[in-house]
Amino acid sequence: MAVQELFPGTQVTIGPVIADGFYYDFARKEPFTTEDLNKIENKMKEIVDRDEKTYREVWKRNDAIEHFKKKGEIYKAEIIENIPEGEDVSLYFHGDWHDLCRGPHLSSTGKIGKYFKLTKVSGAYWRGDSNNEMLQRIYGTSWSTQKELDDYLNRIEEAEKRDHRKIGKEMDLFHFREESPGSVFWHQKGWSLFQKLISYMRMKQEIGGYQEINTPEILDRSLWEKSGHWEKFGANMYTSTTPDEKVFAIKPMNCPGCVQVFNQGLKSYRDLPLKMSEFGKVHRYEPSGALHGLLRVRAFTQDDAHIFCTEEQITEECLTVTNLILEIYKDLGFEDVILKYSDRPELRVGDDQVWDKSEAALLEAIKATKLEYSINKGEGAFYGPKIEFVLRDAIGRDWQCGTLQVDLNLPDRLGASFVDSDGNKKVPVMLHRALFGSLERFIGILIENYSGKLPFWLCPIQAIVIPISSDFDDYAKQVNSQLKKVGLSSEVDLKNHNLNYKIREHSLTKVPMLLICGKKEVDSNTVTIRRLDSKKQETMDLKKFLQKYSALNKAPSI
RNA sequence: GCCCUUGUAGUUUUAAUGUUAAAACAGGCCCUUGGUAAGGGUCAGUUACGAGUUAGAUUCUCGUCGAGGGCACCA
Repeated sequence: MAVQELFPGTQVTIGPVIADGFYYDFARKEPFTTEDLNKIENKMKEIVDRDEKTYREVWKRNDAIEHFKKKGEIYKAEIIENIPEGEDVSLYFHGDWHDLCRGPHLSSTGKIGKYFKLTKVSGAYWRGDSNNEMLQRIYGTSWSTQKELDDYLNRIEEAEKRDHRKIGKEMDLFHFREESPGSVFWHQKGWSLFQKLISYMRMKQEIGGYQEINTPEILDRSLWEKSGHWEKFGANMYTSTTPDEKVFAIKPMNCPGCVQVFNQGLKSYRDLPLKMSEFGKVHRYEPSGALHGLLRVRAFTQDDAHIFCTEEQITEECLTVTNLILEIYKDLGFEDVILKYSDRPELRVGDDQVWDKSEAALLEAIKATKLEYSINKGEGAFYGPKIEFVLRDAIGRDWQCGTLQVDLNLPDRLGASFVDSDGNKKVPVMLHRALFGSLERFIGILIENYSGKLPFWLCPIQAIVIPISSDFDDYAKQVNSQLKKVGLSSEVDLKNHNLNYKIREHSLTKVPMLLICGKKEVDSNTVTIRRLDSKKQETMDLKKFLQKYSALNKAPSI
């Protein structure tokens, strides 16, 4: 209403309530500017002050269409045209302004209250379809008290402080650059974190009976045509044409490669379930607007695995995978996990009977976990239904990470088979699973969850040894090399700066422990521990320290 | 990909239509040898790219690329 009073000729479309506020889409030739936002906000306050009564009227559908068409509101008219013939519609009026709404509405504009703020403008497609024209959306937030509004704004600020792009820069973990948008340049510290996660997962998978393999990054186009990826995702695949004019694709997924390993040599039913894992780096040409730090990239490493098994083994294998995923999330500090089940999408490969079978099997498995789950209709992969594992972070945000998919299509398309106990060849079932999904993305989530203050066993630098003055450099170096010998990641800081300076510097990069060495420590063969965010000091015998912290240098479940 | 915003040292920012474009921090060198979140001095380093307008462009216009916020997409 405020918008139309200020900018006559602008059409309103829809304006629903969302978490923490609302938005409203408008059709107008000129874009709204930030100053417009201020003007609109002031006008809104004015309308609230006017405290106009609103009232509801029920109209005949066709009368309402006529009414909005006459006013030039073609979008509103279109919405009503989509309401079935014969149904009545409700209109809300205040002053001489009319809106279409299922209701209910507040009884007067004064009831809106003053605790709102327009936050941002953006483009949005009419009816959420990128083939339609783009409208202009104004977002706002609204609360019933000033305090709630302030709390909300603080929450946003808190999330900004945790932004992994900012912390990643401060902690010198990684960077991005124009030469390869959406691909990470990992620095030493970030790569160390990356490797720690991988070796942790290797250990978990080793225990779980997986065999780790590795397959080519570049595979002939024909393989992707066979698997169905070329048809469905060809537009988002990187390709490479060799000097002899052959077309190869840089793998966007690991599964076709993994099936090739399965296919090499005869497999017997005695080999099943066969679990093959791969830390495969995949490339996907994501739309430029989708890129977002580590959370959405064009090149990433999947902690992928494919389990080849019989139909009878599906439920048990799915359960095992689910438990492994939950255990791993717990080790990393995420206990709040939600499951989402997605069934067949419209665009898919395979017969409906096959889909019936895989959906039933996965559903049985998810029920066997006894965990709660929600259902996403039509959101499955093109080759099979899936479970997604969504974890909730320290400030209540949800992140979709792990996935588990039952696939009765690709093994057949790619010619996988095993010899069953009756001597006949059969096509195995393939389960696709990823624990974190993308290592890159998961590291982004970890950074935001912990604000960069990672669990000790994952810290790229777990301790820095600081001599009080250069007289103690030798002792400090000696302590550092002993830490390294027991497998701790440490550094020694011999720079020509005083202690205060060094403590500040390393605290800002979130090193959990600083080991101070001066005369006292040299004489008694000890170190003084200065923990991040704690002024309390603790002096400990060096041997004891090495024992204690090398024991703590691993995931809780190991 | 679409809409809006945006691009100045390694980082965070700021000033500026006309000699060497500025500050802080980080970095190099020197002094300082210090007990728990910034000791002092000094040196070096910058306008995303390409066109155009102009006597002159960091500044204005257009394009390209990137980034930010959304939309759409996400095997």
